[in-house]
Amino acid sequence: MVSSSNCHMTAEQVFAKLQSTYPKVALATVYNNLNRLCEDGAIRRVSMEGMPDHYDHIQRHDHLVCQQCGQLLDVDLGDLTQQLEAKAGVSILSYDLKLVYVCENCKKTINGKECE
Amino acid sequence: MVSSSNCHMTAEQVFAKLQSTYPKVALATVYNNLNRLCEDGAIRRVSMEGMPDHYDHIQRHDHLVCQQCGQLLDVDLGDLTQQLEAKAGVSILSYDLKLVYVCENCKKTINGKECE
DNA sequence: ACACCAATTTGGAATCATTCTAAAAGTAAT
DNA sequence: ATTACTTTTAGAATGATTCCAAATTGGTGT
Repeated sequence: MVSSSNCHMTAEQVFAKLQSTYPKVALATVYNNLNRLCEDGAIRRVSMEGMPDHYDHIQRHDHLVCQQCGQLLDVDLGDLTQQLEAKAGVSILSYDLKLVYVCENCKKTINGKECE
Repeated sequence: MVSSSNCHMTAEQVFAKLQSTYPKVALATVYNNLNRLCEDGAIRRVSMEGMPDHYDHIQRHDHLVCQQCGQLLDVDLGDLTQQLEAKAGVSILSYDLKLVYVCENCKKTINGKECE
């Protein structure tokens, strides 16, 4: 079965990767299984503006998103639940925190053309 | 011109609302202008998993998202930039923070059917 | 081996939000 | 009112994802 990956793959990428080993899997199956795994809490879906969903491991962590190229990077800021609950005044189930920055690659490349 | 609204409307909702007063505006125009306003920093786009983009005012604030019905609510946790930068160890341009909770409405309704 | 039921997979059509495109309509200055 | 520019329009196109009904696969008991 499709097991979770260590990077931040999209359904399409998982599909592509699978094709070499299992040439007959259908894209629908990939979506089915990714969805199932998400429901079961085995993997985590990361959606970002204007790009296909990425799938990620479930260990607690947050994300750095490059403003230029959209590249996604894990970063662990620790568990802020307590703090956020206190400030918001409601009890929360979870939270989604994305830090927008400019990745090293894009910092070099003057106008961010060659990223990703 | 289409000016920003005080709630969290989708392009479709803006379109619908406009139709009564300007029956000939096209949906494409709404998208054009919402996009422009976003670029110009006059409004803010809020994208959430599995639902159309919502548009929001630009004053600094974060969001509460109901897990059941997806309803979006403003909440202000103050500016966490300093703190997050310190923890992440990189300088960030901005951040996007969504707190997942269960709204009052959905808490009442035993299985969240009647929300939104 | 064999038949039976359930669960999974397939491939292709369908959906939905959004963008693209090329033509039409405004708007302004000359 | 003529050119030059910008905005708008309508509808087609796109792209990610879901839906669907048919086909395949997996046991399980015999």
